[in-house]
Amino acid sequence: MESLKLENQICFPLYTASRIMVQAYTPLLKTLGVTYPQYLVLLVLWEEEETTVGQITKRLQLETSTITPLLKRMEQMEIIQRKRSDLDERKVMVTLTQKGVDMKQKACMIPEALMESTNFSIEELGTLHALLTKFIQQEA
Amino acid sequence: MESLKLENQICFPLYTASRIMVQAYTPLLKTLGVTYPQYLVLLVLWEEEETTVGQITKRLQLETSTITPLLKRMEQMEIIQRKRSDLDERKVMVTLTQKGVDMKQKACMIPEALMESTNFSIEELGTLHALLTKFIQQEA
DNA sequence: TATTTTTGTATCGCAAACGATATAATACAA
DNA sequence: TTGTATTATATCGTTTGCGATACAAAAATA
Repeated sequence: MESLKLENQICFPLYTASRIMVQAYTPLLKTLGVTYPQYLVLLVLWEEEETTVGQITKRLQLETSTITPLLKRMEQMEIIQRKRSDLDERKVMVTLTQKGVDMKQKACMIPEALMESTNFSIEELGTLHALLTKFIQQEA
Repeated sequence: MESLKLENQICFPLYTASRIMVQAYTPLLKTLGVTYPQYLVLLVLWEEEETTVGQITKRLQLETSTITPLLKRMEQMEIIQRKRSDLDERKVMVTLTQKGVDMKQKACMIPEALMESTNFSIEELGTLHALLTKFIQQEA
């Protein structure tokens, strides 16, 4: 049963690396007052200004049942605004508040800070990124 | 702000790939009646027969606050048994029930079935495994 | 031996994550 | 136009995941 050994599986390192990565982000994101998934929503909004719930779910490949409550928490914190579209009342428009816009400045140092905390070369990071992206595109 | 773009981050593909992987496992594990983290506990127990809560948390790098409730659910399902150690009453011994032992047979096909569903070569899988393992060892 | 520290689990509260289901608004078809 | 299908979000219930805290047993120290 070699195949059932924890060390031989690709799934376990993937699962663990993902959790460890979130744990590494957590103290830095705490200074912004957001969680890791909330940070992902911010990354989308810093790129797109105005978007919809559906666009966010597509971009992050998460379900509405995950995103809706998360956005509500971010609205409570006054980081974003949610508003039904006038043109299509099924859609909910999502925009940053000024507070949300301002957070981008502080966030700039986060990616580099974390890059440096790993001893990965540019090549290794590129390889890892390519393999993970390939995996995602195959399965999704 | 190139560094803040979703596509340029290593964290997002890692996070997404991990979730997609769990989603790929889910239908197969459903035939066993377990979730992905419960499957990880089974992998440990299929290797070790008798272990403790602490050993499981170390092996899976998860907190007691995650493992204890999870083990209680597995005990309810009669997959495992939990019992305070006589030698050291702080420890809780965890063992498989016959039902838990028997599940190993069915589980054998799972790793291969999922390997094949990806179009990854042995080299790619090896590279991915090595990079993820390196990352985990650095950060943990 | 008495006290302090460490170890091993457990509990609590909160935020994901997701399948299943519900429900309006819009699009499409008869 | 009326009925039907699709789309966009939301809600609910269950399981994770984790930080903070609690607590008893064992180990270390005074």
